[in-house]
Amino acid sequence: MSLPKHFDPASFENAIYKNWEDKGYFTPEITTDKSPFCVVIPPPNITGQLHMGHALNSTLQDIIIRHKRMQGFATLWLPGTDHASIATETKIVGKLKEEGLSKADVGRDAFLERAFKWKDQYGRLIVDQLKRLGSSCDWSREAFTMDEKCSKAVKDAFVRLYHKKMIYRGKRMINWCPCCKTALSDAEVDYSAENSYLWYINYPFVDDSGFVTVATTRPETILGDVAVAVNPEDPKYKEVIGKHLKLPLTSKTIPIIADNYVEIEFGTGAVKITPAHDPNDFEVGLRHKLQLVNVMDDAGYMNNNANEYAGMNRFEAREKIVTDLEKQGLLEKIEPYTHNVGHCSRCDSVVEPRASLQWFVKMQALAKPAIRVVKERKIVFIPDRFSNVYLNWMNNIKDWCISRQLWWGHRIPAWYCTECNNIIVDANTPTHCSKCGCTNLIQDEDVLDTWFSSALWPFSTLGYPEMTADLKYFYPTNVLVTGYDIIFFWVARMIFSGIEHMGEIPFPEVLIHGLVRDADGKKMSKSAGNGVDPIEIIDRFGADTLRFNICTGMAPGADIRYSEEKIENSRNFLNKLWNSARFVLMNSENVKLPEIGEFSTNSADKWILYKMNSAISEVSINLKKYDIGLAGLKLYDFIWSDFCDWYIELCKANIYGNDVKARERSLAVLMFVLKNILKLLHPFTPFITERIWQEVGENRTIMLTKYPSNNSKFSYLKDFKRFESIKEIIRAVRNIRAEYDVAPSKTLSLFILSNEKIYIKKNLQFINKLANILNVTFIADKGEITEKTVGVSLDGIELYVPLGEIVSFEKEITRLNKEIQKVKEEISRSEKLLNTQGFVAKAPKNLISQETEKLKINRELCFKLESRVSEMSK
RNA sequence: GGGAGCAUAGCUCAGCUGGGAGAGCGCUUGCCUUACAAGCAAGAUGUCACAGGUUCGAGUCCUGUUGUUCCCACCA
Repeated sequence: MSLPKHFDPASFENAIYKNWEDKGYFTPEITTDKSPFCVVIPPPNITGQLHMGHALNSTLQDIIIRHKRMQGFATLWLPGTDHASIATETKIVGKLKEEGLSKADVGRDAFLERAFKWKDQYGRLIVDQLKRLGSSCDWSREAFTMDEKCSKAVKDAFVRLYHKKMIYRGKRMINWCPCCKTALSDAEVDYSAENSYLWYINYPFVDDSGFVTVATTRPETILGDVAVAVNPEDPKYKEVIGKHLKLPLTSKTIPIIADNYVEIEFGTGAVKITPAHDPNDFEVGLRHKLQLVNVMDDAGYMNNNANEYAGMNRFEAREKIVTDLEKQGLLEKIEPYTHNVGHCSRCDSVVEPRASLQWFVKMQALAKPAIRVVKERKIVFIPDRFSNVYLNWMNNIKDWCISRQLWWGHRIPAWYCTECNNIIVDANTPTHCSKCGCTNLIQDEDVLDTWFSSALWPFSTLGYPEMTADLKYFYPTNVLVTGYDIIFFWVARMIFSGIEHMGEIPFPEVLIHGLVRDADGKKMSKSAGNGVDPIEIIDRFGADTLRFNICTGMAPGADIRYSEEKIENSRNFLNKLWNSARFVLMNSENVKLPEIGEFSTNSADKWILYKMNSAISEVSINLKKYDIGLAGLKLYDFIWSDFCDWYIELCKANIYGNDVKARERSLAVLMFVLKNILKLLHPFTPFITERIWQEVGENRTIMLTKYPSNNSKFSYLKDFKRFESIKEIIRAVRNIRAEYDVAPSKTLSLFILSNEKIYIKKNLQFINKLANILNVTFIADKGEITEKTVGVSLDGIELYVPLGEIVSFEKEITRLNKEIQKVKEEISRSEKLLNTQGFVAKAPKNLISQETEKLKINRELCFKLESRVSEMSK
């Protein structure tokens, strides 16, 4: 036996992982003999380091995958990384800046070279970190969203959608980040409430017959105004519709138009219309055929349309314009105002709504079937409430802006003919214009939204657009595991993309988990500095400890708090398991153990086998429901409370006894249960179970053994219940010791009065060992005892412990009265229940008989206790 | 403005389809019992947020209230 006394995960985890990987255990065999089971990993960003969120996400997937693998499925967990277009580009731009360089300085090719180098460096890092967690991914199939396979899928998908007229190019309102200098999708904008002002500005009539006051939160866009709008029903302004106003700070005149979009009640009821800088105004502009006047450049600086303000950044311009308006007496008033301002989810800059020429995916037709599959429950979210979140988003979806003014990503496969303006969209680089035949073609400069490629992930990684063996066998995948924060970004887009390109949903189940928060419940983030590095935890406590801690006792979809106290508990649990294995191994060294079934098991054996069988049922039920936290908790209880605290202790009676056969049998059952425990726990804590398995197992790896399933052979319900009374006796004696301060090392005698004499006699060894009893005398009547004793009554059993002079009648009477009080409360509860007509009429029969039985027992008990008190009081 | 989650022991949280309130940590007491002091044994601790309702029976289902967290929308 070579297990050291303390569980030291660092001494074996890496070697075990390497062995699994070298042996190819993670790679499934594609065969018709087995059913496929496939999970694709949510690809982590190559910019990223492993954080607690990844640790949770990967642990859940690994538990599912390892469980299925042990159940005999051809199991594929497909790993990979995401190029994370904007996130990575931001980092590389930042690095260039440190060197005093800009994107333009290095040029596109050199920039991409740097980016790929970055990917090689950091992409490896996160993969190594996933391995440290024990993730049983098939690394031979590792994918990257920009590798050849995935890039081909992206081009193919784009071209298909374009030819189906589901992708178009057009000038639309988009969110623009002036810092990243690119368009963003709606999902990439975060809104936060900010304290600002409503500026009330007077726009004079051209004939100087007064003015119209408008309220705005964005005075700097005034130079882009092309109209003032009022509600056609608004009596205040009915007269002035069609008249013209002087646009302050300019020599322009603009019309007053009528549009239903204007709320009569809000502000002054008159709105400045700036179609180039506001999504609603843009719509108004379309309806009224207004001009687009863009007053800002792509970096958020005022352009030549802004006259003397040109060159100022948007915030300076705002201040200057307000000051100038005030000087001219056109500023009516300023009111404090709180409103939501959009920020770039990458760099946190204030985004600009901007009319710009971009590529879009038409969403209406794609959303329809994606809504249907969830409504019809062909795809279910776990927990179910997230399907509403999804449906709500899908139902209100707008066209998806997919072009990004970036370099790092999939370049849009569109070429423009400089001769005839023809647009050619093709997966292969065209040599000449399909319309005019010339060769003057320029490829679109932009790349695609990173989520466009992630949307294809469940099939691009399996070989799409080719119908490969992998794609045929593993698509659709079985379950997707991800956090609720990327339902919109990713899950939704995979669903409509899968349906569109594959003609089939990408997965029937989506397991949603929460966020990992810090001990105070705050979201972990790099900027807040409250992040916990999982690798550091693995170094200190081991991967198993982290895995077990992070996924037990949590409810599906709920956020979890990380704290070091909890980590220690998990470590202690695994140490407990470790030592229980040491106990079994130590004692069975050089012992030839008989097989279970070759001998008749004793009462304690039947008890633990029944308990084990129940644990197996509970674990498999909960794993099936993906209630992984509950499954882990059940195992924890079974292993610690039942196996270690009771069964191992019970076995010591035989192990340290003289009966060699009994000793061997006990050890055989111990070993049998231990092996099952290791298998049950393996998906949760793969390393420690494998390490112990190397000492006890007959197969080379526990990974490929069969997962335990419920065995009706062990459904010893009756034996289980009977043995519980033996445990009760032991507990009662221990309790008396504690109350009377009798040292555990002091042996005691015991009188037992019971109808179950034969059964108890058969199991005396356990009572003797665990309650430290030297001799037991069975009596038929209390009168047979001549010594001073302390008595306890259990269900059908009376115990008397002679304690000589320590026994204090006074103390004993107090104790008994307390006991009587409790029993009486129970009696009245039962009576009340059984006297309720409705209960007797409607409650299930077994419940009624159970309650009747309880009442009977408690009445007897009460009688006994009371007579003992009166006897003592004499 | 719309929607969702949460509210259970001092703290952090479990509690499945309604049928006598649980864990870990902390606390009290006693134990170095030849697997484990990262341990063992015995304990104490709860108007299950509040108010109604359904039911023979509600922590669990329904309605409302309060507090709290989050998501979506974005009327200048």
